Amino acid sequence: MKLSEDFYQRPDVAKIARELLGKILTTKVNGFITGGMIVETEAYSWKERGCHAFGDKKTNRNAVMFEKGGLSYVYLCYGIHNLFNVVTNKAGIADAVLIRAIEPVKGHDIMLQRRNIKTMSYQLSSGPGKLTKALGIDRSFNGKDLGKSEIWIEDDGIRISNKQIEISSRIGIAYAKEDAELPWRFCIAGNKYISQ
DNA sequence: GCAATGATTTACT
DNA sequence: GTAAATCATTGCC
Repeated sequence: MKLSEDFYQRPDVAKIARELLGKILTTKVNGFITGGMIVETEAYSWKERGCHAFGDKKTNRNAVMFEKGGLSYVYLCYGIHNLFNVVTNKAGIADAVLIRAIEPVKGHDIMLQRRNIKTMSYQLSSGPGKLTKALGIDRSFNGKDLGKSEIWIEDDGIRISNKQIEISSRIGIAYAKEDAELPWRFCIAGNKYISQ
């Protein structure tokens, strides 16, 4: 079943990032359903420098992060890659969880086609830019309600124990200085689909 | 109006 | 290992 608004609107973004591991992210694009289990996430909050909304600074790009939890935040990075985030916390507080990697579950052939890859491998969705392309996510998904749109997250009954979770500092945000060391990256230990 | 740059991926000098 | 690709967003550096 789909996750409820209550799940997203809790105040502890790091806890939500941890609990999203093992959930199923699914999209329906042009009638094709594709989906995968979330195996890697990162938490972002306006309180630290790694976040686009650091310092409570609202811009056109990050405005959706200030909306209520349960919406999607998609933006283009390096002019090439769409990155997918889940907005958390209540309206007015800019927190979000970046989905960094998934393990393919539904629509493998369609995802291979979108990524222009011939055979299944960890290359399909082992990274934030890769998984959005595999799932057909682009900037038109920005601001979508995960409860009512063509994109949603399901709890499929999969439970990840603390022993299976690897926690580390986040990736690719060295510019964030001391906040780059926050242990806000969560992934499923040993999973082949986590990013490099 | 314009130049600088990034929560990355891919292909190679 | 390093560099190129490529563009929306940001702030006036």
